[in-house]
Amino acid sequence: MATSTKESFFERVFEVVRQIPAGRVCSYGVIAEACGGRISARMVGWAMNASHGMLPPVPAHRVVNRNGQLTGKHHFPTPDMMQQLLDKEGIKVVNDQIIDFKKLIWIPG
DNA sequence: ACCGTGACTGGCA
DNA sequence: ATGCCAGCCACGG
Repeated sequence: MATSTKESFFERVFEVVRQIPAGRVCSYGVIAEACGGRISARMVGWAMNASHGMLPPVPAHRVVNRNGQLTGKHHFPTPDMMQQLLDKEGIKVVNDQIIDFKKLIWIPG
């Protein structure tokens, strides 16, 4: 990835995730489709795994599964960090579940 | 070049 | 309502 003649699909995913406004969340499937719809939701989660330590930082905490559940919180530096960040943005999370997720869901475009 | 793995999703029993 | 199966693409070994 050093040559960077062609950017990895990760960068594309990161860019979409960075477009998510604070106080809003997005699902993996939506991001996958926003990337061009040529990748599956699994690839998004996998890309998130590479987002750790990325600059600019990727708001992966705003990315949750289709159920609004913080499935990937275990991948953060600390499992509590994801909920703390969401709560700080005004998003209420209980039992790893986003409250009013249906209203907080944001879709590119 | 082949196989396994992965922070998901949707459909069917 | 809940649980299991299969599909999906990309990357590392």
